[in-house]
Amino acid sequence: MFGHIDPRVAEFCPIRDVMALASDKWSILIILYLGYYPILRFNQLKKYVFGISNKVLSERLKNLEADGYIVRELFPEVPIRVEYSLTDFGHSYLEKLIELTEWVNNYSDVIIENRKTYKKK
Amino acid sequence: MFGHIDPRVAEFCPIRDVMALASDKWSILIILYLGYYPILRFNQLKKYVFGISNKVLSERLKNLEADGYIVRELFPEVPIRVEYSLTDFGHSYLEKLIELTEWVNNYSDVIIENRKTYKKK
DNA sequence: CGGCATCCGAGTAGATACTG
DNA sequence: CAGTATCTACTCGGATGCCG
Repeated sequence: MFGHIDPRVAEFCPIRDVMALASDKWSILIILYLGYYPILRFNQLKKYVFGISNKVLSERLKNLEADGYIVRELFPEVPIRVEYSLTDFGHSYLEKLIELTEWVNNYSDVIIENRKTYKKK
Repeated sequence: MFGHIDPRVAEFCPIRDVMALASDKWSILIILYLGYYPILRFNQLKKYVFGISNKVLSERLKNLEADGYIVRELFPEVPIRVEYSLTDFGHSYLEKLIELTEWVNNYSDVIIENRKTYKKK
């Protein structure tokens, strides 16, 4: 219909639930980093995803793994090594995220300017 | 670079801030509904965006207006009438959101299935 | 190294009542 | 009708310490 999705559909399908994770700010950054660096370990991710805590990072990783965006591979060495990477499914989502962030990158100046103008009123 | 955006950019630009609003679950639904029904009043939005409270709805509307996604037009009739609609900028973002939700719609079954499989482990 | 358990504080959402 | 005000409840994030 006019190229518009009917948002009413959203109420009757798990889209909200799925989007809640998929559009989470930390999850987005994790996926973007795994798109850029194909394989990352826990502490590497923690360094790149600046400001994230252990707790939140491990929570998000677990959820992203549960939903099938990423895989977790454990190497039982000493010290232990764990590698995270995107699944094919995750790559598919990554493409969408990249488009979204490119849009935001292109327009963030506009938004900042809008906010200033709005405050003046 | 391989068609991948460098997520490190995200740390030095307001992308996180912008995304926080733009990717908020309620904001997404508001924008999608305004894409589907070009003009909506406060209580219409409240009905469509099922489950949202007065407080959160008015907060999101104010923020979306401040960032330039929507416009608020007040008609000083009795009873008062207020109409919300997308700006050109909002329509531009709507396109991205539609792509994203279509992706989610197409793959939500996969995700649900992934979750089930994950739990069994 | 890669987490998990615990605790705590802040912010956020929801319900309700009220007003121009 | 379109919000605001208020209060409560609760989730969520951050910090810390510990353990395999």
